[in-house]
Amino acid sequence: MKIATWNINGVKARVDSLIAWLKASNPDIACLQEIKSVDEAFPRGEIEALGYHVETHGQKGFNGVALLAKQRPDEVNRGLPGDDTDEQSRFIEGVFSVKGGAIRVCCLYLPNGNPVGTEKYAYKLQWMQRLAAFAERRLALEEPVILAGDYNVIPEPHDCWDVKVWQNDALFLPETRAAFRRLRNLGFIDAVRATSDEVPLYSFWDYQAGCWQKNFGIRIDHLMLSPEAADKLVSTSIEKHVRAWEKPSDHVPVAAEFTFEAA
DNA sequence: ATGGTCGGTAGCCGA
Repeated sequence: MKIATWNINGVKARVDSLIAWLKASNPDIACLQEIKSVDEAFPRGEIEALGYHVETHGQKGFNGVALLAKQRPDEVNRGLPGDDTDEQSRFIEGVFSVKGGAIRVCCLYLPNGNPVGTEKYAYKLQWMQRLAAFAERRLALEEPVILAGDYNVIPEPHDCWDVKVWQNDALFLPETRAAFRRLRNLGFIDAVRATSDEVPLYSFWDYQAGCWQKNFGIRIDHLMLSPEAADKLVSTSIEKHVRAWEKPSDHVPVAAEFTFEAA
């Protein structure tokens, strides 16, 4: 079973690319971020025609996440628990039956947090705190759990093209990296780093200043696995070629292959 | 030193 995450930066602008990618990459489950669409405007029919069930948690103009899956989820939960006043659509969880049990796939779009020193950075850290609390509860189930998405976190210095450029950014500040490390210390495993020691590896290249052409990228899209999910991990791939397509997203898909079989 | 590019929306904001 192949599970992928991709920040598509607007589903309306990317629907042709999304269809081309689904056909070529053929993920069993796809986690999409920044759909920038309300649920009613998501191009559901075109995706369903490819054989996917579509679950969205949309929002007008900004944010918004979606879960596409070849099998119907047994359960879907929208919104990250822990703050009933949070109106931003950044989290959706699906439960899927597999041979021998079930897996939980969470699609998350973690706040960017810039500029530092504003309520935006405080919101990012609060959101990461809520995510860690959620992750800890899911870990206690001792089931395969996959937390996939745009974390807006550069985990290590070698995950960015120039530390000097990023050292004061919300994506790389020590407090941000410590909050991400908390997930690892709970027992979650970075799927890409569990299968590759290649450096650097990037999943995002800014549209500005020719970053793609100069390979000035950062690795901020991650699949974090509970131990039970990591047990079934076979390989990962960063689908870098997608960044060279016409009208690309600034992120590329990151995928992990598992030995789970749909039930 | 500055601004550079997108998407979505509305006459700028978020990234």
